Amino acid sequence: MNISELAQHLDVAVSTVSRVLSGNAEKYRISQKTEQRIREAAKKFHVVPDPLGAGLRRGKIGMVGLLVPDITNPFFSHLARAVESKLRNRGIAVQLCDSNEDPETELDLLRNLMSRRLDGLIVAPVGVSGEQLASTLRRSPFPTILLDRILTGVDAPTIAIDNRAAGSLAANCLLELGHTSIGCLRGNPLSRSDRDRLAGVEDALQRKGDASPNLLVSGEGYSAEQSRAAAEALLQREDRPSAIITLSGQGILGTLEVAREFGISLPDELSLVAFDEQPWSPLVHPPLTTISQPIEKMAEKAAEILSSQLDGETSAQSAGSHIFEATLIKRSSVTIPC
Amino acid sequence: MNISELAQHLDVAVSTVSRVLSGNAEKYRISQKTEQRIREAAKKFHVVPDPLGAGLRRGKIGMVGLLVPDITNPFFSHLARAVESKLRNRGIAVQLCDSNEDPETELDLLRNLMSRRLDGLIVAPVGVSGEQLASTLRRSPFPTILLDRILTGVDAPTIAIDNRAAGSLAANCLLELGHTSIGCLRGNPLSRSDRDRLAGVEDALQRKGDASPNLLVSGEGYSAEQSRAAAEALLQREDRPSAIITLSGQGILGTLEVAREFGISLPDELSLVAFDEQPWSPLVHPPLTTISQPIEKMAEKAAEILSSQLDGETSAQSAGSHIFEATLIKRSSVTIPC
DNA sequence: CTGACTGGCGCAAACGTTTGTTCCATCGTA
DNA sequence: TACGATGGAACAAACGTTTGCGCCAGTCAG
Repeated sequence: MNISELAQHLDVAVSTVSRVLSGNAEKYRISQKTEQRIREAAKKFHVVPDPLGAGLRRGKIGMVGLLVPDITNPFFSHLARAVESKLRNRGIAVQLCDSNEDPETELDLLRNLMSRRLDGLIVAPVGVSGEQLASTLRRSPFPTILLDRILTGVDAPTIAIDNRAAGSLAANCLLELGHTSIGCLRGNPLSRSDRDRLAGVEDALQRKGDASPNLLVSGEGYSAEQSRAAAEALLQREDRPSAIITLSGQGILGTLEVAREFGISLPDELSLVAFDEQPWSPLVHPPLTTISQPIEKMAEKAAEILSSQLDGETSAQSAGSHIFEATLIKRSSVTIPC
Repeated sequence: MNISELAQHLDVAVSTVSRVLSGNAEKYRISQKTEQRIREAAKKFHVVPDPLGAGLRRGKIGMVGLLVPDITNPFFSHLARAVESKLRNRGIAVQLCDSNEDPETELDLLRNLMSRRLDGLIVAPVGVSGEQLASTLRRSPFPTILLDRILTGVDAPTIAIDNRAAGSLAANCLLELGHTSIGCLRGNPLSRSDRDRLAGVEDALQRKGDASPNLLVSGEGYSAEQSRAAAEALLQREDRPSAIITLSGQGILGTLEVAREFGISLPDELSLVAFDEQPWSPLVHPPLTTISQPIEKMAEKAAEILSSQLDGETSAQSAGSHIFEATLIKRSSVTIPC
């Protein structure tokens, strides 16, 4: 039953029912009595205004899109949950899309999302996304927020951590212990956050001056197979590094696997620092030193900015970048080199 | 720009544009020339029919809801990704909701989803959901599918594993090694799947007859804190079990933590079998023996059934339950009791 | 007694599609 | 020449809301 049928049933105008059910009863001076009558009948027959009709008329539908590269990545699933919950509090639903780390799929999905009549969009881009994604985003018909990965050439508000500083954080932790050869396992060389993290590592090394340790880099993809391959490449070298930093969250799994297969004793023969804290980080062997991102805060910020933009604010407060700091969680996977 | 503006621009009728853009050009005998002209202009101006208008008219919007208890639980995030991807192939979008394992939130969300004009619904209920959820689901205005957890009293198609058999599988693996005292760490005692898994364990024990081992049960919630507490309760007993089965995916984390704190040597002093295979299952210490669910297959089945229902089939093929088998992945976390 | 005001509500347009029906040429045939 | 077919496209109703405006009856002051 829709509100016009309900109106007919109660012998009032559709408009009256609409005003009551959308909470504008007093604004339009509907009498208490009529309001009560409508409310009760609506409850009795489970009548709720159809969002499609309302959306059509209002030009808003109370829903934003959320595009992530991989929902099975704990970083993004935590992000998704937080964003969804914060937005739900504000009466906004979330449509989820997962690009499976594939730029083509991402572009498809984005186009699809933009053709839908959403109120806004939160995009955590696949790292490698280039000019095509940017240009697509630029003509977004509604407020858009970039999450996790910075995209040059798009002036949407961006929420991310300071990846460069995070890279330095990871490297310094190893340098202080005297490591002289450090391996970096990248997620994807084309990814902006990956490059920034690596740059951060290099910053830290350069600050050591002449005593600057060796830096070995490997990796060309986020997938489990690619991570494994990169770890193998790093660990079967003659000049095997005494420590590895995995620049992407997934990289650590392959690294641990390979190290185990090669019979490398952890952490004595190989120290490890992993990006992204996970529930199981303290439980693997050895317990992992990780770089942890403030996911909740980032999601809160995203929801906050987006909903303020939905309320029609173009204020400077919401524009620009919002950069958070990552923190190092130290555990026994790092030690002095043998 | 919408299709009526485009029509005006091209000096054709809206209906003509609509028929071309929704792929019904030849059905309505639009000439090649007109079709081309419209197609090109549509591409040029990025015109796509507004789903709201179309949805309103058609009564369908090309979107289904997906309600899960916890998207950060790898089991559900894999499920979500698979479902989303399979449905996307069929041109259907997915709206995600996360109830955070809270029955109240779940009910709220469900009502919300049902008031939206969706085409269908996939629900993985919070275990404890009772009659209220069932009665809400019963008056669902569109096809609904139950995932992972069976709900008595709702005749929607259900997709799940045989939890009872899976419980036996876990128990047998320990019994064969001669364990005489087994602890079970439940997710939530009110959850149907939890009860089934426990029943499966009891089945296996009873088959041993007189030599039936001790069974200790603990746990009253899915949260990390509750899991920890349950593990503590189990491990600080005088008659500490020589093996633990964690009946819910999350339980193993707390168990490992507590075992480590208590200085229990794994697996010698305590064997472990965990429900739900995870990427890190082989990498923790000790590598975990797990019960693995065929997530992809389940998601595929869900998408298949739902989309066949969307095509208006009420066939017996899609009704009823679809029960899958779990498998045991054996690793070194189980051994003979000391 | 008249006029202005107000509380309470209905009217109707608009949002952007889809689709059954109608209409107008054009063509082939008788 | 006249007439039925047929291809091609326009017309208009319907989907379910929201909201500016107008209407009516009552109230109150002048």
